[in-house]
Amino acid sequence: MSMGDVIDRGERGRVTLQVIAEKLDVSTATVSLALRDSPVVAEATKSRVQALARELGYIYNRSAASLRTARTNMIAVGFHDITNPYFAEMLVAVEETAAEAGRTILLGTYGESLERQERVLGTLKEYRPDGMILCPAGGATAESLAHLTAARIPVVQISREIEGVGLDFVGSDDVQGAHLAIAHLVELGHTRIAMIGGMEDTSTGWCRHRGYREAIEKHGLRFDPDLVYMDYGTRQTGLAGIQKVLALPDPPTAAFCFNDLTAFGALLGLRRCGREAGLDFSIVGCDDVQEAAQWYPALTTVRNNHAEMGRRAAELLIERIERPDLPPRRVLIRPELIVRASTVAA
Amino acid sequence: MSMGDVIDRGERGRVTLQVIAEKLDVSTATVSLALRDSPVVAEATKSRVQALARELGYIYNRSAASLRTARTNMIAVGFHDITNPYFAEMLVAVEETAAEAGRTILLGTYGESLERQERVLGTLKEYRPDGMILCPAGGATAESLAHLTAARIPVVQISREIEGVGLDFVGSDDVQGAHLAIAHLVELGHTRIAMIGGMEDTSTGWCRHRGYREAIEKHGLRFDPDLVYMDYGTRQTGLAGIQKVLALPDPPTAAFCFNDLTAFGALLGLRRCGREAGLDFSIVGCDDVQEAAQWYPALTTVRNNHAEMGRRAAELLIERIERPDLPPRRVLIRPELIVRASTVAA
DNA sequence: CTGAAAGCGCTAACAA
DNA sequence: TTGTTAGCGCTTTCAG
Repeated sequence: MSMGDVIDRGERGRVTLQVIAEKLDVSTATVSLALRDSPVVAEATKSRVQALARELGYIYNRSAASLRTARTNMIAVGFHDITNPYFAEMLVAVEETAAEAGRTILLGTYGESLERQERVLGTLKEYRPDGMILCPAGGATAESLAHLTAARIPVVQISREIEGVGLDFVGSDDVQGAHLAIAHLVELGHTRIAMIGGMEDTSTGWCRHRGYREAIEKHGLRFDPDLVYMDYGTRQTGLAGIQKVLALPDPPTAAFCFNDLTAFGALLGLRRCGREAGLDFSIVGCDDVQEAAQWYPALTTVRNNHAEMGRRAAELLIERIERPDLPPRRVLIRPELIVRASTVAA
Repeated sequence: MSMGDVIDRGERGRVTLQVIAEKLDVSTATVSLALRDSPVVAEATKSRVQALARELGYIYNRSAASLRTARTNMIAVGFHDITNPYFAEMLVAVEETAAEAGRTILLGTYGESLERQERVLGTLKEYRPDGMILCPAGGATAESLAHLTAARIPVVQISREIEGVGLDFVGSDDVQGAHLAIAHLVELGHTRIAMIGGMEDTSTGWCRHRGYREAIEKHGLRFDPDLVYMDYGTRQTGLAGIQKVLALPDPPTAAFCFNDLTAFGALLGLRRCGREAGLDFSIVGCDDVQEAAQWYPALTTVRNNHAEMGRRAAELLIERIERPDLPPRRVLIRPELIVRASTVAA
């Protein structure tokens, strides 16, 4: 076919199964099967169909197929924040695992706004993804996800957990993570240990705070609410938090930060106060994002294996899509302490 | 309606316009219009329809609507790497702008692999997004995007540009950015300035290298190929590159890095050699990711306004979706030098 | 091995 | 203001 020929592109100017079928004088059913390489179609027919499809620049229309099959092969990902490298790196793991399984990611973000989350999840669900991977905004309740379970959409929660919602969950054992951090600091001889960042309206915040308190008391130290600075885990929180606790009459000599971002902020705030982690103060982060190893000083932190978390979540979801009646599963990834240069003996 | 009633969920167990229409004894057309709040439908009817829809947990089916309207309200984003905060932050800007305009993001990533890019873009296009925002893998050619233009999919390139492909582009004036960096270093008295990172198979790499060389020569310095270390812009590249040039018989006293990630690596490598940027060496980065201001030393860098880039790209794309015949546009965002602590007089 | 026909859930023309 | 009708592009029985 030369460039001069007018290609019959159908009413809408598009190449569809219909136009291929007509040109080849076969049925659309045959074309459909041939393009999917069905064993039921004669080899010769298949080649003819496939060749013509390529020639005409046929593009499979997944909307149409989805309408028919009630499958979209899309996985919706709702994250509060992908600006945090922890979640960006997790998202990459999800995306890659999904892509390997022939799924594409539909993405929505909503910060810590429940209202935006509601809107975003509502929209995502209208695209009829085969399933969703969610990390809810702070304060989200079982109720706020009820519309998803009602619609019987397979959902796996990642990192942050809403309990009693009967959904799969993949996350870190955050209580244990806090224990590791505090044990390390206690071992170094610290007795006044602050906790910076983390909110109670989030499972990660709540669990890490609980682990912090448990560990403090387990080691025979006194829990002092003044040493606790709560806010969402941002660099800004770390910066403000460390300065706050350092201004105390009886300041801490170490701090456990809710996440690495907060720790980075704290490292900075420390320096502004003329102190330096690893010299006259100790900071432990949580997450172990790539950046952590490269800070100065390199950050001692609790590794949550977020890439694995992303991968496992995608795998779990795909399993659940195939077997919707599986009982809810809860995958807790074991955190590990990574000791680097930001902690020293008291 | 009590919980005991069996809700007619249609053949597939789903609530569709059909089932609402039947229950209310109106036509699906009316239901469709009512749900979209058409002024043509009587208020009373609208309320009845909307109330029942809510009660039954009706979920709009965008696949079905798309099939009919040939519009999906999805924007596909193909990025090589969202692990780089530069692109993650850009993606957030794209996502937010798109969401404000009622569009949802379909995401694909492919690293620097042309083969993966081909596969990913192919898949994305089958979902029939209304448009695409792309940052191609290194070495991508006009040819490798030809299938998109052939399918008449509105595309805007972001950050990296493939020329002669006739597509919209939003990016930074990379040549100018390099000029700013070099001018700053020359002003500080540096005469041996390295360039670390960046590949010629990428417009950003190529332009920054060109700008580097032009600026070097414009200031009467000698261009020395030994001072140039080429590789993709990663932390690893920075780490390796700085060590390489420092080992030279006549080492540089300053380096311009392809991007901030590379600069972070270089800062690290420098320290491993017992040197410190801002004291006995100067490093200029490029991008100004959030992390840059918080490094130690804080990174002097060329700000590319990547958030604005993301926003503009989304805006441009939405315009083009509405007016496909617009001539290709090229938006160059003016870079600015942000002087911080990683540079000092020679 | 191939074709005919129906239908997924929605919207848009047109008619009433 | 509402209903009728057709059809978007695909897959899937069921016949042949």
